[in-house]
Amino acid sequence: MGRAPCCDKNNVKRGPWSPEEDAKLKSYIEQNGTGGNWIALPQKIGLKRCGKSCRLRWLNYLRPNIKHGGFSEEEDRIICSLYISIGSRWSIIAAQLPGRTDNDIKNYWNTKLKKKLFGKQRQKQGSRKGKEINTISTISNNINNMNQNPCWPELPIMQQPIQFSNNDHTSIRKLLIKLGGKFSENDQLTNVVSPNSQYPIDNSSMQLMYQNHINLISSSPIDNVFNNMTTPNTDPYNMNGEASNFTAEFEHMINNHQQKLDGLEFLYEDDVFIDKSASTSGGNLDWESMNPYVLPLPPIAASNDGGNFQQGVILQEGALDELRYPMAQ
DNA sequence: AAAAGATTCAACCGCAGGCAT
DNA sequence: TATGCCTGCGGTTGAATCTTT
Repeated sequence: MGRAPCCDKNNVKRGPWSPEEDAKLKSYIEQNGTGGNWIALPQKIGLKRCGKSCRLRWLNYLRPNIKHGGFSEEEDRIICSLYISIGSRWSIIAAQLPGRTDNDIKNYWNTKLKKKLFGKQRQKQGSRKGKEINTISTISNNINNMNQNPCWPELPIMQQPIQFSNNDHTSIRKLLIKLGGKFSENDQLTNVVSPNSQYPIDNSSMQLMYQNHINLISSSPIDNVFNNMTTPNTDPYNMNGEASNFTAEFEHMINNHQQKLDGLEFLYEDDVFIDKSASTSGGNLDWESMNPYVLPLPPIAASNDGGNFQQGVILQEGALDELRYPMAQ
């Protein structure tokens, strides 16, 4: 059937916005808001633009407090951490970086961060192909066996409702729901995150989520696969919040999961070290099927140490130096 | 100085999901 | 329940800019 176009493409202007258009859009929204209808908005203002284009322009450029360029090391760390844990959910990642837009972060990742990581990773992989094949084959077989086990749920079900605070970002909530989480109706205030925190996610919820995942995983045949992820001696996500090297974390993820990690396929580019037979024998090892098991990031207890990011994977201070300043190595 | 190649990033596109009817 | 509209999202494109040869 096909969708009706959101606007008449022949009668709308496309391409870069002029300062006049920007001014019109900005002043209107500042005075009147969007009116809850982007489609109708350009006509009201007299702009020959598609409503979606107006929305994008506002959200990515005209909106107050937007930051462009100049990503800090802390922001790099957060982006990488979240990308590892949730993949290319740019809107969710952006929600943790005040003033940043999903588009900005996406561009930044695709043009800079990814390349830096890619460069690092490939250097190391070159000398370790044989070992990787064995490790990945074993894990893949375990996962394949596990997938055939009817007791294994398609999605993890939360064993008790999570109480989310009113301050929680809805996108995080949505994500957790997508991943199988259930929430109480009343969303009672349970915020235990430091008021100084720059990134106010409900830590208790994340912790509970994590714990439930661990419970689920522990009761499943995939134990032997994922125990490697949670054993303190081998886990680069140090549960005590001690220093853990970013590159090591990244390698750990790659080495322990054959799934494509939604965009991390680039890590395998040109390197034929994946045992492809494992993934063609009935097992779907893509991100979607693995995501619930990858998600459980070791939660770090909230603290008041100056408002640093306190959820999920915390990268060591300075761990991204080598990414940001590769020539300094 | 100029051409070619690489990079950046604003903007576009199409899809999925939510919501109203 | 079915349908259509709108919003939000992530992937992609392409013009502008920068770097290299």
